[in-house]
Amino acid sequence: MKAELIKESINLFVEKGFSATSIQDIVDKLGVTKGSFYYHFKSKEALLMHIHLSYIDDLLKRQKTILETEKEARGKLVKVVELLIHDIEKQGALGRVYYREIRHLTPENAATIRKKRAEFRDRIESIIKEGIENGEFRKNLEAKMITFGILGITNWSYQWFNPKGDLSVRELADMYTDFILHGIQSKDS
Amino acid sequence: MKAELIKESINLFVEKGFSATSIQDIVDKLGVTKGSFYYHFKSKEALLMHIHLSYIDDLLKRQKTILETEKEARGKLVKVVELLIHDIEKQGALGRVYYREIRHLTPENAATIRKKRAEFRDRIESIIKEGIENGEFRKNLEAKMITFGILGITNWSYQWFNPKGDLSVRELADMYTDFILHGIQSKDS
Amino acid sequence: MKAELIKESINLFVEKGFSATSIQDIVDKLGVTKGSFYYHFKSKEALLMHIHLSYIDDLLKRQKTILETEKEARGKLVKVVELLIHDIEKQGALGRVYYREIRHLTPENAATIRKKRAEFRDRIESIIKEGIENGEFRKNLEAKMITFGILGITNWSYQWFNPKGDLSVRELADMYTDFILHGIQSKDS
Amino acid sequence: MKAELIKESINLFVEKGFSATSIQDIVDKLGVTKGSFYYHFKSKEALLMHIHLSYIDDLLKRQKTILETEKEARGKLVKVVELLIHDIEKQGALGRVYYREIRHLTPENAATIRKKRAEFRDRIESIIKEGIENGEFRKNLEAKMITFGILGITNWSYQWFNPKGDLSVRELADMYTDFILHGIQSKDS
DNA sequence: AATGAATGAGCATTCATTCAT
DNA sequence: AATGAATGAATGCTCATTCAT
Repeated sequence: MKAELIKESINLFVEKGFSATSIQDIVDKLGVTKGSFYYHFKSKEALLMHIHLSYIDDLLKRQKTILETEKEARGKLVKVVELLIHDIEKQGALGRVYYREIRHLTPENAATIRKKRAEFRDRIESIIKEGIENGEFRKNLEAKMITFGILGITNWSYQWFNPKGDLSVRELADMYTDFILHGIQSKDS
Repeated sequence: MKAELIKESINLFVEKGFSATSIQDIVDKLGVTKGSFYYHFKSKEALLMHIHLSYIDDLLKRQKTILETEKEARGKLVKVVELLIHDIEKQGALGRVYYREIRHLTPENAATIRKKRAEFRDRIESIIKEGIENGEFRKNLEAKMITFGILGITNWSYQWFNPKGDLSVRELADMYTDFILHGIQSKDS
Repeated sequence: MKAELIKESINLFVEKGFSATSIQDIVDKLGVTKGSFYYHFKSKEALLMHIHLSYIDDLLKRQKTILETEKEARGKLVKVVELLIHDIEKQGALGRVYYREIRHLTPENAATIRKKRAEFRDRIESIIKEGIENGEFRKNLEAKMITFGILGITNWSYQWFNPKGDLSVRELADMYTDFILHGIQSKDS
Repeated sequence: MKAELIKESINLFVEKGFSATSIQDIVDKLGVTKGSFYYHFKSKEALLMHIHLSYIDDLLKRQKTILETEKEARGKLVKVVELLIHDIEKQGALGRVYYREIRHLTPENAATIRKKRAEFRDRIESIIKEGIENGEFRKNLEAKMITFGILGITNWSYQWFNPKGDLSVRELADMYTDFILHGIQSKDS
């Protein structure tokens, strides 16, 4: 039941947004009553926090595995990009809630999530720095901005990419990895 | 008055989101009454549509000027990236409302906006294709995905970039232009 | 303009009722603004009172003419029934407003109208009493109830009668006059 | 609670009309809150429909019993007139809401009620026709108009009759039955 | 004679939440 | 583990009315 409440909530939050989704909307989809919701969650915000936490914790765990497995900066980066893009397929809608609705968390909860987001970002930044130092990546890069740029490319794909469309998740990940590594220009000038 | 209502609305929509912002919130900021709001706007959604329309129409107009002025694909692309990033400074918060709140428009209005968004995107795609054809850009690029990638990099900056911080808008635009053109790898491999 | 406001108001009051009709609805139909309405009428209630007054005053005047012209009770009654039914054709919708919306007048205005209504009714009651006394009508009639009965027959026709339908106003008046005078039974029993 | 809401609503709708009665007015009378009203009724219109439906359904059921019990057209008609007038006593105010506020139903709901009203009317018309055919009633009557006339007499009494006044419901029903059957003229002319 | 702008109160409805059962 | 009933606050919106121009 709790799991079903979460699943249905995510769908509705994606579709209509957190504020525009009422508890009534959620329980109606499952044919239960509001009392039931409040047995499982302390509040609407608690549900949102639950969704945010399980999403970022999962991401951090998988990122950690990558960092421990891969040796080169390039390999690490490729795998992290793949992690983010593959996520669209597995978690689908979830990502969209994650990026959009953080402002509906209480300040404390939002801070917790932001800390974890920063951690995820910092680890990517470290990969970039590592690559710059060991010569894998170009010297004059601003690691922080590049990190945001990479996150922009991947996160934005949540807005338009349809995993059931012509292009596979694998192909998209390859394309974006190539884009990030080589840019688009035909030769250095 | 109408202009002030729009300005204050945008601030609040950015801060709390469209659904979480009430008409009362908006008019309280200006010390007027709700009746006054409804004299100027038919509905809350009509205000949101107004915001969306004026944003995208302005963007399209400036994009058109760029396309008519610049000769090379590279130059066009650089200017469009600068257009998007400079916008953060000039329009500030507006962009964030634009990307986030489209789902609160009526289906018809949303369709209108999406059509205009697609036009903006298609014009970028055309630049990429043009560059591929005339040898400015690499041959094996998938123009559509690259377009989304570029939009991801620039649009994502609305989420974190603070134009009053250490890094200037100009520097950010340069950095991202460099990133998009050359990628991050030290040499082709 | 004032006349047009009245005409359009009556139509709307009939269609949607007094409370459910807004000043905005009225002025929209004429393409003018609310300020214009308030130039001609002190308030919405004042308009309603105007409508009520002109309706009942006209009815009382015509009823008086009938009483002065006809000699026999029977003739007077027939003419008054015709007066009420003919009114549907001439005044159309107005009657429906008159009977329905009196409770939206201020207590003082409502009292004024009710006094005039009572006068109209009393004059009919007098006709009945006169007819009973001089043998034109049956002895055992309760004049007051019969008066209400007659008004019921005629006023109810405002609810269903369509003057543009198969049956003419003239025919309806004849039929109801016949009904009132003879009843429906084939012979006394 | 639901029953109490209905009862209090009817009183208020009679007194002030449907549009002029607010949900607040209703719940204030019972000392509960608006939320409570909306727990029991989907909307204000849903309450009005409930009132209309239960009124006409009850009337149709009792009319059916009369038609099955009485043999002669005359007896049927007398009983139906009594049914309508007795109703004033038992249902009191309800009738006034029923005839006045139908235009505040949604078009679909109004159609449903109108269909049932027409059924009630058609059954009276059938009684008249039956009486004309078997010689109980006069030959030259137009059944449809007579039906509307009878309904006018009875329904109009909702507007003025006070069951607690001098005249009893029984006496009024007798008087109107007599009026309908014999008319008011002393002898046929 | 009419407009444009504004007000303040009120409206139907929805909401997150509570709680006895 | 879940329901039915209720609350109180808020929401988007409409209203009759006013008034300077």
